[in-house]
Formats: sequence, structure tokens, C-alpha cells
Amino acid sequence: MKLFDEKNFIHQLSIDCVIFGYKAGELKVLIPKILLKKPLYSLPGGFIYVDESIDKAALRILEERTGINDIYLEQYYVFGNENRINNDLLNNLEEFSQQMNQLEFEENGLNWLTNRFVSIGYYALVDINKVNPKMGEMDESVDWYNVKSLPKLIMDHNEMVEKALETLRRNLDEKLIGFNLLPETFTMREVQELYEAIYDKPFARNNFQKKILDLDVLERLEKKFTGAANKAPYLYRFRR
Amino acid sequence: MKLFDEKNFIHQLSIDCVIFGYKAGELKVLIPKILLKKPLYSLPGGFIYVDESIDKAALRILEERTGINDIYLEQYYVFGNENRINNDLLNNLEEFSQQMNQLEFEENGLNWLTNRFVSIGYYALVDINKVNPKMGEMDESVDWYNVKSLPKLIMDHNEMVEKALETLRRNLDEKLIGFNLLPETFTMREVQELYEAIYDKPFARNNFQKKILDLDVLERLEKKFTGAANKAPYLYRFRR
DNA sequence: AATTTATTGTCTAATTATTAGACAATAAGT
DNA sequence: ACTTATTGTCTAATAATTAGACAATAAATT
Repeated sequence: MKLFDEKNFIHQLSIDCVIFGYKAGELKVLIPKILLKKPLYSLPGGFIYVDESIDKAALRILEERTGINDIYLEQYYVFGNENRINNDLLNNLEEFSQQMNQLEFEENGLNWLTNRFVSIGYYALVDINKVNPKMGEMDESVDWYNVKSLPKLIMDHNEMVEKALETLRRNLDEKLIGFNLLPETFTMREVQELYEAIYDKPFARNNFQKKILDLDVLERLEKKFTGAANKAPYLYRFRR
Repeated sequence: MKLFDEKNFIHQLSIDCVIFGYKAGELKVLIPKILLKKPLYSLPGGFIYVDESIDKAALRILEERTGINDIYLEQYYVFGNENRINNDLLNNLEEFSQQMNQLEFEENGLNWLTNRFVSIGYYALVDINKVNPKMGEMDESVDWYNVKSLPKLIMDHNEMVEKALETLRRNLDEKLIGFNLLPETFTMREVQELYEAIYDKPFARNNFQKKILDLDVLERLEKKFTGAANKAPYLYRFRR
């Protein structure tokens, strides 16, 4: 058995990903549940090969979890407190990966995993419909959680999500990255509801529509007849 | 001789600092010159102890170079291309640190320095008058260079400065951090010239003054009589 | 087929923010 | 007393944002 080969990874450096998705008015985060007696929730993460760029490592980790490889992602912060140690791993060594005990753990050259880690935070924006969440080797399940009601995550991972959301908010208007969270085509109302979910505040419909159209990045397509008893909205597509 | 003790540092992870200062209308960066036959310019950098937070490591490195310990600094980006290897070091092994050769280098357990490195970029803002630039163990000199005319630096360090400047510009208005570059008291003209140096563009004097005063973070002190044949400007101090 | 309902797209007025122009105040030189 | 260069601030012009209004319309209801 060889879960991780220490020779190939940069030690004490990891990547953790906040994967944002959007559905039905809620901004969501993909959270795996780790297979242990006491359920543990953790951001999807991984390590960097010694001959791999950190961006490629993040893309690889994301593809492993989502099956998507042309994902929007951005490095946003490094979490490097001196006490960033995976105590949950230490406390659960015997259960970790098929009841391996401390001795076997060391024999397998896995001791480096119990050291202090510096973690590079990435956040990703995905069309939630395109994602086929895959479990990691140690996971029991993977689920989407509303960013406003996440479970307690290990270490400082809740703080990592918080900071990712702050960065997303700062970048949303400037970089026009929000459309990565929507399907190929969408209505203006869907864009507005997405923005309202991200900023957690309402926008005025008339002015929001003007602001988005003035960006000059949307292409208006045919109307979308929903069957509702009202004027049918246009569909739009993000271009460029 | 023991320059670096590999046991105590996190391997393949480094910190590099872009130290900004301001003088006479010019935004400057502190650049050490490394002691080798061919002169090499490099950002001041260092490594992280295994029991040290990355922020503390950055502060320690900055204090070593500037003598200041209450410095404003901010982590801004991680540079992690797979080819970030210090070729200049590799090519100059025999000169590196008192003519150490490849064999001695290995015997001293310094081989880890020739691996690929991931570097966390920090930028710092200092009052240039308070700084007493100190040379590192391998430096021949340390000098302030105008950010617009830097020498060719090793590896991707020029790119690191460029990205630090972009981040400084993005944060300047939002976080009001520019005053860290000025002495305790200053005139409005000096603030404006600082902003003009950072953004590399002129501002209208009347509106600039209004904008800065409207921030409500400056305290107006006595007038500054310069001896010039014109109205004496007020001195201001940044508060909070 | 006319009427009603809920929503969409857009227009205009009101408000606020930004930019440009102007000028009095003033410290020291002539 | 007059001149010069610069400072501090005011006001008008312009631009951007916000709030209010209303016609258009897809389908259900009468």
C-alpha cells in the first residue's frame, strides 16, 4: 500500500481548494467527508509534485474531485500559522487509511504528513451541473453545502472559506468571473440571484440589469418560455 | 561553517520581500547585490523555520534587512512555477559563500538549496528615513532603486516586483496604506506626489486634496514655513 | 376573446459623485 | 507696496448612480 509517496511531493506544503458552485439561489461549497469513526469535514486538498507548478497541482486536485479540467481557479491566500498541524489525523492514526497504526505509518514513510503544513488556498468557480463530485481515497461522501451553513471543518478550513468568499466578492465585478458559476445560458434574473447569493444582499432589478448589460459582455439569445403567466425573459450567454 | 541549517527550515519554500520606500517623488525598492564575480541582484528573502508562522518569518527577514520591526507588510502572491530554480546559485557554487565547491556544499548539507523552490511574495511599506539597510551574509551592497528602473534581478524577481506594485495600487485607496511610506508629518503636496509616483500618473491638485481630506484620517497640524515665497502649507499626520 | 396576473425590459427624473475652472489667501522676494 | 509661486477652498459642469414609473407580454382566468 502506498497512499502518498513522500519522495515525489514537496514536504510541509499543501494546496486546499474552496470549490464554489451555485444552485437555486444558494452559493455552495464542495465538502468531502472523511472516512473515520468521528466524521470529519475538510476542504479538498492535496500536495505538489517536486516538478509540478502550483497552478497545475491545483488543477490536478480539482480535476480529481470534479472531473472538470477547464475550471476557473485562482490562488488567493497562503495559510501559514505555526500551529497548522493536522491534529485530527494524529488523533486518528489507527483509523486513518484502513486501520494503519503509528508504526506502520512510519514504516510506510508517511510521517511527514504529521508535520506542520503551509497551505496555499485556491478558490474555484464551477457550473454545478457539470460537476460529478468524486470521492477521495479516504472519503465517505462529498456534498455541496450552502456557504452560509457549513459544517465545522478541520483546522482553519472554515476561515479559509471565509477568506475565499471575501476574495470572490472583491473580484466579482472587476474580473467578471461570476458567469463561471452559471450554465452556458441564463436569464438576467438568474444573474441577479447569483449576485445576491454571493453578496448576501438584494439589488434593485432595473439598475442591476442596466449595470450588467453595460458591461457589454453578454450576448442576447432567444426568449425562454417557462410556461409562467408573464412576459418571457431573454436568455443570455457570456462571451469572450 | 553553517550558513543555513536545513534541519530547521521548511524545505523548498521561501519568502521574498519587495520593500517599498519613497523619496523625492520616486517609489523605490530595496535591492541587495550578491557577492559574486558576476554581480547578481536579488530580492531580500529567506526561509521559514518549522515552528514559525510565515508572517513572523517575513517580519524577521525584514527586520534583518531594515532594522525595523513594526513594519507594514502584506502577503500578496505565491510564485510556484516548476522551473523556479536558482540557476545563478548553481552556476556559481564555487564562489558562493567563500569559495565553497560542490563537494563541500553537499557535505555541509546545503544541497537542498539547489532544489526547486516555491516562494511566498510579501511586500512591505517603510518610511525610507527610518531604514538602515543591512547587508545579508552574502551581499556586497544594498541600495534603493527606482521601481521604474530596476536592474535585472535573478529568477522571476522582476516579475515579483511588478505584481507587488499592481497589488499596492489595488490596495492603496481601499486600505489607506500609503502613509506608511511617508514620515510622521507631511504636506498635502507630498501625499499627492507619493500617489503620483505609485500610480505613475498626475492628479488634479484641488480634487486630490478634497478626496484625501474627505477620507477623514488626517490630522491637521501647524503650518510648515519652508522659506519659499508663497503660502506655507499645513503639515498633516495620519491618525488611527 | 377580453381580462387578469406576474414579471420583464426600459425610460426618465432625482440624487449623488466626480471633474474642471476659478479665485482669494499668503510667505517671502523685489 | 508690489510681485511671485503656491496653497486652500469654493462653485459650476459633467458623469454616475439610484429610485420611480410604465408599457410589453406569456399564460391563466373569465
